[in-house]
Amino acid sequence: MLPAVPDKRQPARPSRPGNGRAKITDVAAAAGVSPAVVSRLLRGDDTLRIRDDTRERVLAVAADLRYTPNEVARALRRSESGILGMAVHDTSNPVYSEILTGAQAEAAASGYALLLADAAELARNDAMFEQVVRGNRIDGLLLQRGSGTADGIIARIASARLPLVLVNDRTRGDIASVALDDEAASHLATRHLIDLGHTAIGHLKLGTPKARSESRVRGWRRALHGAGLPEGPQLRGGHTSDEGAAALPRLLDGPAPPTAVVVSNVLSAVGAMTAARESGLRVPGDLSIAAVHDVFFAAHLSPPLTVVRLPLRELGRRSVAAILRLLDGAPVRHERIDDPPPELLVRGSTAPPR
Amino acid sequence: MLPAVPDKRQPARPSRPGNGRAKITDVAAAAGVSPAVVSRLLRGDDTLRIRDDTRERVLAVAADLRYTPNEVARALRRSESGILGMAVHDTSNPVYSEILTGAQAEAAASGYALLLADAAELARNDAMFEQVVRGNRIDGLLLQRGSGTADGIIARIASARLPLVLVNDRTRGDIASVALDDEAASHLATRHLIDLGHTAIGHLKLGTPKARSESRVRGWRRALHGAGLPEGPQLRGGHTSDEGAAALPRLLDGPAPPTAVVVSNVLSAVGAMTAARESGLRVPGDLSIAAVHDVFFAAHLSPPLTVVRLPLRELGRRSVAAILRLLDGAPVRHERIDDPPPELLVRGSTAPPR
DNA sequence: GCCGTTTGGTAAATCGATTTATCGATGCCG
DNA sequence: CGGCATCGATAAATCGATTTACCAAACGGC
Repeated sequence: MLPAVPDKRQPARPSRPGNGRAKITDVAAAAGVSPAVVSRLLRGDDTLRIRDDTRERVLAVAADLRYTPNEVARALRRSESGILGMAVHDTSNPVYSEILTGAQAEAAASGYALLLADAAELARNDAMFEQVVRGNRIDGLLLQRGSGTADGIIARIASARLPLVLVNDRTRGDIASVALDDEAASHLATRHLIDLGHTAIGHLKLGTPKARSESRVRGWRRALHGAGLPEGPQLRGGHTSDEGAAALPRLLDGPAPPTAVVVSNVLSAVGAMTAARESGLRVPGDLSIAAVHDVFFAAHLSPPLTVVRLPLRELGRRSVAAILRLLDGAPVRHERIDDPPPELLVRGSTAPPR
Repeated sequence: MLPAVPDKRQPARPSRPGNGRAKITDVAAAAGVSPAVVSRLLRGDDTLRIRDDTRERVLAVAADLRYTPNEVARALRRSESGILGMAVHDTSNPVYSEILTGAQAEAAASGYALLLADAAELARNDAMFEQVVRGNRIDGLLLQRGSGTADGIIARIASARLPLVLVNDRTRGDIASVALDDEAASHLATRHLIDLGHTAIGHLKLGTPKARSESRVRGWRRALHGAGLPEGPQLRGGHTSDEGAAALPRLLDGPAPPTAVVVSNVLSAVGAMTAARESGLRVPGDLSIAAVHDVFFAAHLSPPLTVVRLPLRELGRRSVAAILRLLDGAPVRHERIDDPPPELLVRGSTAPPR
């Protein structure tokens, strides 16, 4: 019989030929240097003084062993994970997934990865909040709440001292934000309807009935005032097709029904258009509809939808850029994107009133 | 002058009242126990024997200090990050973002987070590949390549020994996969056109011209053969509206142009529909179009698009479930989702031939 | 030939949690 | 009262990389 084995653990084979993953100590051992040299060389530490032949030898061994640093160990040591959190209100909404696509692209270009979270889930699920926000997994968070998640989440994240950028949301002055020029977009859409000759122009907005300060409401109101027109009815139209469909009839229900509507979100505009048709109105014959945000299918709807295009991908990109600056110690800023300015795309859903 | 300070580091205040984040040693010290107790208690180690008053005290201190474990340290020690990678071909494509939404929901429900990557970028960018696939950041990867990314990436990931699930892609028998019943869907759409009386039915497929084995091609062909009809023309229609628009004219260009087309992807169907109209054909008068995959706006197009709905979110959910099983040591499987079976939604883009 | 500097590295602490082996103090049994 | 369990913990190794402080050897200047 064998004598009692004092140590049941595997005897730790010194080098594994491709079996497990090579560690920095494996590289160091194989190259005959200390791990410090390997780390400092591979990270480009410019205070490292090293002979050329040693350098080549270490690099060759690292390549040979297909050494890739363990990012988790790096993250622990450096207190920096190289991961950014992105909390989105509704990933399946094409408007928001467009933002996500831009953010993903910019993050990848900067060597960061994106950890995806659902904004509502983050607000609701405490275990998830702890893990994502307070678990040191991410270096910063992009929060795109839509208008679907209560304000409290912002304070909770802020109090966890996690660098935070609000995406198209300027709820709090002390938190960095990147936003589109929604007001200009809404103004442009409204102005278009005014130019067509409409005088009774309603608005389907995103937020709650009392949210009078929404930027898109402001743009609409400013255009009306500028033309000396009265404010038409305004109502919540939400973010989705169904919400838009439900809201439109109520908007037209009043004593002086509008002949044109500005809709804050292209998805609810789709619903509104369908609802109009179902209640016997023709678009644009009886009702003109103009929406904020272009999505690829808007041009293929029946009728094609007149929209104002805003640079959604750019919003994603700039949001990532903003949080990276924040991580570099830059001060909190509020950024508005007006480089590709809002662009009116006149299609078939708007026409002069009869 | 002050004497030379031997140590420039902060003297490491033993407990920080809410300043930095509390560590497990802070909790242990404050509760008068060792870190081991805190860890084992909080993780529910059932071999831990602890007095009730000690338990209460530790829990109280942990709550008081708002202790949240550092997930990075946990991940390093346990060699498990609690993060799943999700590589998607095109996040802004609503079909794929629907899968993503389902995956995100299931991951969150299982206590996992999702790390997002672009499939093409992963294949192209070596630094990103190393970091994401070989950096121990993720416990497994869901790969949804669409047909836009070469096969090589699968082998590369597999050889990194990262648990992998292919999403709607059965390219390799030795890699786990979860797929929709695309063939049945395509068959259903084709059958619908046959039932309407069409006898010349073309097909716009996803992949390359030579990809004759695609499941949707098979469904289309099987339906035609079953009805004793000849195979109409088939051509690549891609994943996007533009690709579909470019392909349609060429499909109709032959000697016996089809009176109906099955399109493998709803987005290219939108493009095809627009292209048809632009070349003077009426849909469905002159050309019927049926597509695979439902997206919310299909019903609002002009004309509303006839589609076969497949459970895309469920695909995302089941893919996550599949990789979690793999992590639990379950064997590689190929799963087909046919629980909510493919459903034909007849709308306005299909009609009997003239 | 002595001392200071540069070269080319290394040793060791550290990040924060997990986990296994161990251990002192009681309790219990006969 | 002696010996053995059981209770209620703890010490210390470990995960893999980074980084600071330090150091031996070679070199250079006078």
